[in-house]
Amino acid sequence: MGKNYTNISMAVIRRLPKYYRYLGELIDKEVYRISSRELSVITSFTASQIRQDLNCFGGFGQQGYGYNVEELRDEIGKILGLGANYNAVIVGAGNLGQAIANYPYFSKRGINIIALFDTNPKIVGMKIRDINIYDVENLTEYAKENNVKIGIICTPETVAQKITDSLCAADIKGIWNFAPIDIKTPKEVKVENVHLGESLLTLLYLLNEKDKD
Amino acid sequence: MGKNYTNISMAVIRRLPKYYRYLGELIDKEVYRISSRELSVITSFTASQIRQDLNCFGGFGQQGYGYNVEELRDEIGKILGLGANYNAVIVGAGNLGQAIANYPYFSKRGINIIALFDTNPKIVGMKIRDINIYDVENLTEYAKENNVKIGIICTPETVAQKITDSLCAADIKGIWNFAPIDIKTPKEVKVENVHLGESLLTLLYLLNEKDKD
DNA sequence: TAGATTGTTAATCGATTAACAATC
DNA sequence: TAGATTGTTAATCGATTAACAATC
Repeated sequence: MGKNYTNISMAVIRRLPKYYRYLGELIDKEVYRISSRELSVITSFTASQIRQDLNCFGGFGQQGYGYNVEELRDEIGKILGLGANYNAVIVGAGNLGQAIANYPYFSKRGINIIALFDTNPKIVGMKIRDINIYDVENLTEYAKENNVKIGIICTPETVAQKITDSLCAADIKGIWNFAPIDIKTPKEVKVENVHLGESLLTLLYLLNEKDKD
Repeated sequence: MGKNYTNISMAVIRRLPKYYRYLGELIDKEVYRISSRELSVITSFTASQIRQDLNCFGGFGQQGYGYNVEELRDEIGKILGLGANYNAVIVGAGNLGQAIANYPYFSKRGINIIALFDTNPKIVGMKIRDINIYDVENLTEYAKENNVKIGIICTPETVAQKITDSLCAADIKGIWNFAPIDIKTPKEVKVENVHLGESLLTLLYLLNEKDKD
């Protein structure tokens, strides 16, 4: 379980996974010690910002020395809540749902994908990497019975809210939403959106933008 | 081609696709006219912010009336650069690359996926939805000869920078990067990242967060 | 000890919100 | 015209950066 901190801004929270990643790369390179100054070169955040960010959670460094890379990464891991295990299901076993089911990254992060769900009778009953595909009709019941804490929505937008409601009825904790819609949940169910269409449109905008400098 | 504006902050730019999406939904619902006040309810941006955002690009509304939904969406479409056509390639024909190749959304946005690339000899030569899979070795040459403007990177991180360099050598305009690494490009080649791992870690953090209110 | 670098406060910058005159 | 709502300026809020005393 991650420690709990309050009043951390989303700007800071979204940098934490980046710190975690950069520090992991440093560990791979057998770098044991790093200063905020050196880290600023790697991350392109300012040294000042790095120190500010880290001090939201406590003093992990040592004056005159810097930070111990491995220790710092572990601390950030704890803050992020790594180490816990969660059962998760993917709803929508189309191309994207299948790609995510095949994503090896999950188990490394303590996420166990224990089932897929779909409406298409042609694929219900099949398996993807030993994971069964069930009928969406059984979603709430299955999630309740199997201690599912995370739902991953890879359905078309038209059914995304209905799926969300089914998941929330099963007392899950969070939804990773790939459908291009803002789903509504009770406030105790957290939502993280991956809006690919918006990301692509942002790229299109940047392509046409006059260069700034 | 999109119009060119300068000094628009990324905060504003990233809201544009959202406006575009919400306005599209309103058109589907046959809503013809909307005030910033009404739009604020739908988007959960403040009315003030909406008016500020839109006025970065010009006055699209009418005092006492509000905005014409269809006209406003079209204007935002122009700002985003919709209407242009771009040839694009996907590099990395694994699960994610295939899922993206199958994503019907692209052609609607003027993006033509004309080829996939991979290193795996078992799949080079195959097709996905009539799109050929070529050897990565031929990437630069192919991109030059076929007026490729967008590269979509779905490879493991280990080769992502090399692929980036091959793409940049072919004079492309932008990269949509799904590899969990910060790729480096000359400044005229724009990059939009989709870092799924970071998104997932953010969700994990939120799961453990004490509720704020 | 002297040098380095953090933790933390204060200053700056930028983004959001509020307010209101202009005007449809 | 009166009411509504924009466009836009000014005020506020929050996030980033700078500075430096504390201290390893």
